[in-house]
Amino acid sequence: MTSKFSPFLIKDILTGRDASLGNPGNTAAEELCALARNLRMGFDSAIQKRFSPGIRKKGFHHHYHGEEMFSCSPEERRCRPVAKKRSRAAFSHAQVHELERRFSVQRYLSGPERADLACALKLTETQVKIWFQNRRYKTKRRQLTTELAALSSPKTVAVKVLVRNEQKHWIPGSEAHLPTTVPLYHGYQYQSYLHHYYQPYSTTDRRSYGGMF
DNA sequence: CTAGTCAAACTGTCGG
DNA sequence: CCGACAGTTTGACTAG
Repeated sequence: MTSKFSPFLIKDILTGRDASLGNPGNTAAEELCALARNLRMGFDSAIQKRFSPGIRKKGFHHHYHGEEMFSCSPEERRCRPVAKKRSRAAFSHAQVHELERRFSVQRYLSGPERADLACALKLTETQVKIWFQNRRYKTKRRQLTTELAALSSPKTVAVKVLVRNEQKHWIPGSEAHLPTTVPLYHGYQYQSYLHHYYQPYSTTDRRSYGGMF
């Protein structure tokens, strides 16, 4: 708890205490890649925090290659450090696996729970929070897409038929009472949503998450 | 090489 | 103020 890795801290960046380092199952190559990513992420974030609180995404279009940290003329370079591209950390398989496992148990984390998880995964609380936000939204979008596809596809409708004395008797109007308005999502928020959805991942997801689902 | 996809990180807005 | 959701941006990766 006292020595939590932060990609925002130069000492942590330099010492390479990467979130994925030490994760069982990571190859040396994967760990090196993760380290390289976090080096960039930490550096980007540090620059962003230090120099550009007002510069958001649009301000990060200046490319940086090696020493290319300035996009202005040489005489302007003294005073105008330019924010670099924002980076995108790729969480390790172990981190994603644990996040997914936790998400399958509970969709919402309290503050302390988030802090614990972040600490355990060597991520920041913000990263965990954003991950859960994105995950909930992704889940909801998939649910909506699935239900919309189901609604727009040809329906096979069970029709009630009574059989008496070898004769079929249609129930008047029964075929007309189709479930025309299926709620797209009802009360998906919070716990109620737990009972209502768990989509299998796509093949790419299975690849990413090690076939967990 | 390009288009498409995925996901982390972001913005904007709203509610407690 | 913080965290939620909805939607967007953007970097990394892949298929064709």
